[in-house]
Formats: sequence, structure tokens, C-alpha cells
Amino acid sequence: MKPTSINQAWNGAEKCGHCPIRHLVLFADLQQDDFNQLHEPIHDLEIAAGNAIYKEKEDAQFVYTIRSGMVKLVRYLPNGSYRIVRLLQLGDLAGIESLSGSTYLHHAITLQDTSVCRIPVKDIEQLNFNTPNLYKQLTARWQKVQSDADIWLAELTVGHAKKRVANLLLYLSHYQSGQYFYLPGREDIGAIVAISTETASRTIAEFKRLGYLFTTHQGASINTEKLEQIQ
Amino acid sequence: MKPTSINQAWNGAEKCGHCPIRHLVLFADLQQDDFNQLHEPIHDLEIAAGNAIYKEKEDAQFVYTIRSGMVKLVRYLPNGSYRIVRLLQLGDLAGIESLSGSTYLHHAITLQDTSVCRIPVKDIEQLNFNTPNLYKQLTARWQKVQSDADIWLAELTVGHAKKRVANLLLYLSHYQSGQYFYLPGREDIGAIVAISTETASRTIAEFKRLGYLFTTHQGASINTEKLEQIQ
DNA sequence: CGGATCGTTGACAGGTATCAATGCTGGTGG
DNA sequence: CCACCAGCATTGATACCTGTCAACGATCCG
Repeated sequence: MKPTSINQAWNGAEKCGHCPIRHLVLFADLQQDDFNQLHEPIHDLEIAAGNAIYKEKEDAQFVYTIRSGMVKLVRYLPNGSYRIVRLLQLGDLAGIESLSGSTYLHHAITLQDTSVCRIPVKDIEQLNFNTPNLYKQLTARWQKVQSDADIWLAELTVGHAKKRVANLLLYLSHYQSGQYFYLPGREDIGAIVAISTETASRTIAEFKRLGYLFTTHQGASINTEKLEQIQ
Repeated sequence: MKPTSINQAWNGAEKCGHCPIRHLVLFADLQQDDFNQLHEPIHDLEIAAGNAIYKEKEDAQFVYTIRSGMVKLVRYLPNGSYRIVRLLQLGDLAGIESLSGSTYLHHAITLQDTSVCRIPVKDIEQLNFNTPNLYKQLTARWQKVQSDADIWLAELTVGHAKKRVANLLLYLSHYQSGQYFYLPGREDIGAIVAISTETASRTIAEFKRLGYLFTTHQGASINTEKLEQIQ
């Protein structure tokens, strides 16, 4: 396994200004002056698939912007099983609860090799206190938390297993720019749509047999029309 | 049915300063000067049980602070059924998405007679631009959206029907100050924990027979230990 | 005294969890 | 280079749970 690594550290203005995904990230609306208020270093992290960015109940001092890859937010249940309550991708913020609480609410675990920017909460609070330029982007991200949670609740936990898995595939495919998307393991699929691993496997296998789902080394792709018709 | 009514309208400082639940509401941290920035009237509304405060896709111009009663946030599904994605009580904010989007994401429907303060979004944006005193309370409310959604996802949509209903009763009981709490109708219980109305009814009836749940004209109460043991 | 609405209960078919066994594949070390 | 292993995916058999259809009871209100 590739080790978790810290590639770079820098102070705000030097690098954020040249961020290739600047239009997608939390700092999108900041002015040059605002960056001067960032006093602590921002780290650029590469995290190999399967590792935790942070864990539930840990001291929450950082927010993470996802630059590439995919992250699952996980809650463990008393009986030892787990539930995935959200998936994070390009431009999403992990650990946003650190802005309000003192500890993280979930485990954040990478599904693929993932790169993130680690931003100190202190800097964000400082910015929020001194400039109104962050407010809009922060609110937009909180709102995405809400609408994603709604999708989870309304589309991924209701109805028959086939319908739920179909909706998950449509969701995964929709949030990806290209034709191919990352297909989670069967246990994770089960933890997302609240079905057993075996039922997830059976359903995925059936979709493959029916030609609704294809998997290659580049990722998975789907027949959207067919999956939308499933009841 | 009691009609929906507007009791009072006032401009910020005159009344918010004397709000009996001031410590619980969005404006908790505002200073006297801040209130002077409220230019549009804030209305105090009484809404009878079963009425909509706002509906999905309506133009979102107001945020509502719940002063008493209970509200369900509802999403209708393509097949005509519905799902309750959150319950709001004292101090919660309904329509918080109006701060970021242009339309409401849910129907907000009162379960009991409910009183709310209707706050124009423009005033909140104005305050956010000019003072940092609102940020903390707003963030706390966004965070509650997240943690409530997590509870819904992790505790109310996983496992057997009995376990889900038991968790719902514990949730309802926990967020109430007194011994008694409001017990939703069977159809609503089904829409919260994603089971059929009949299964909800059977489960509630069984809990009553077992002495885990009691209903009186004052509301419902539970045997917490017994419900926590259910698997 | 109906009628409407909601809650309860029964019967049954179908779907899903569970337990279990068997493929499959990528990585490791001989 | 190949055998082996560990982890994941697939598939089968079965019991149980829950959705569905249906009927009936309770309560409130006009």
C-alpha cells in the first residue's frame, strides 16, 4: 500500500491563487487581501485508498477540501456493522462539522487514492470574522450536506433492493464528469443503501447480466434508461 | 380547524430583545446595534396542525424559527408516497436552504399547532454581511441539520422494523423536556422509518401491549430501558 | 346517528437476511 | 515464474420478516 504522505505545505496566498480547481473550492470568492489572513500552513495530502482522513470523536481542528478521489463518511453501529451516510468527491468539504463542534461526527475513509487540502479551522473562523467573502461558499456547502442527506433518505433507503441499488448507480454516475465512475465494493454498497452484502452482490451481478452495468479497469458505466425504469 | 393566523408584526429590536426563548434562537448572539439592521418586518405566525408553512419548489424568501409545536419536512416520491426527512422543534430553523438556494427543498407541514417567527432572508444576508455575530448560530443550525440527518440515516433506516420504531420513540422522547412527547400518526411513523403504515401500527400496538409505550391525552411516554434493549 | 378518518388485526405472497460453500483475483514469497 | 493465500464476489438454500390486500373497530365531528 502506498503510504499516506504530505506533499506540500504553504501559506495561503502563495498557492491557493493558482489552484486549478479554485472555482470549485471553499476559497473561490476570496480576494487577494483575504489570503493574507491565513496564518497557519495549509497542507496538501495524498491519501491511499482505504485510509482514514480523520475518525469519529477525534479532536476536530481541520476541514478538508477533496481535490480528487472519493471519500466515504462512516458511522459505526452498536452491533459492529457500519453505515455510510455520505460520499464526498471533487470540491466537497470533509469535516465541516469542525466549524461548529469540537469533534468529528464520522470516520472519513478514502475509497480511492485521494488528494485533499487540509485547512485549519482557526483560519476559517478568522476569515469569517473579518470578511463576508467566505459566507456564501460555506453556506453552499452546508446546503449540499442537506440535499445529499435528502437524496440518501428519499432515494437510497426506500423501496426494494433493486430500486435502491439502481438509484445509487445513477447517483454515482451523475456526479462524475466522464462515462466511467468508481463502483464501491459490495459491502460498501450494502452500507449505503441499507441492505446486506449478499443482496448487494446479487443485485449488481444481475445488473451486469442484464447489460445495465459494465465494469472495466477504467471504472464502471451504466445504461441509464434501463436503470431508471426499475421499480 | 383553527385558521392560520398572523398575530403580530414588528421590526427587530422592538421585540426580539424580549423574546422568552431568545437563548435558543438564531438571533441569540446579536447585539442591540445589529437589530437596527433589520428593515423588513418579522411576523409571528400561529399555524394549526396539518397545514403547510411552505412547499417544495416555492420561492424561498423566509426562514422560520420554531417557537412551539412540531413540524415535519416532507419529500414526495415519484410513486405518490412520501418520506419525512426531518422533524423540527423548539429553536430549530425551517427553510434554512433559502440562505443558499432560490426554492425550498421540502414541504414543511405542522404536526401540532405551531408558532413560528418568519424572518426575511434579505435581513439575514444583510446581517451576515455586516456583522460576524450571526455566523456562529447559523453554523450551529446547519450542523444540527447534519447530525439529525445522520441519526435518521444511521438509526432510523437500518435494521428490523421494531428496532427502527424503538429508536424513533427514543429520539422523540429525548428531545422533549418533559415526560410526555408527541406521537406521530402511524402513516407518518412509517414515512419516517421507511416501513409500511400497517407495520408501524402493529409495532406500536405491540409496544403498548408490552408496556413499553403509554399514551394519554397529554401525549406519549415510554419505558426507555426496555426500548433500548430491542434489537 | 351516520360518515369519515385513523388505527388495528388477519392472511398470505414475496423479498431479504442469514448461514454456508464455492469462485475469482491480485499480491507475496519461494 | 509459479504456487499459494487472503480478501472479495458470487451463488444456493432456507427461515423469517414485511408489504400488500382486506376487513373490522374506534373515535371524532357534524
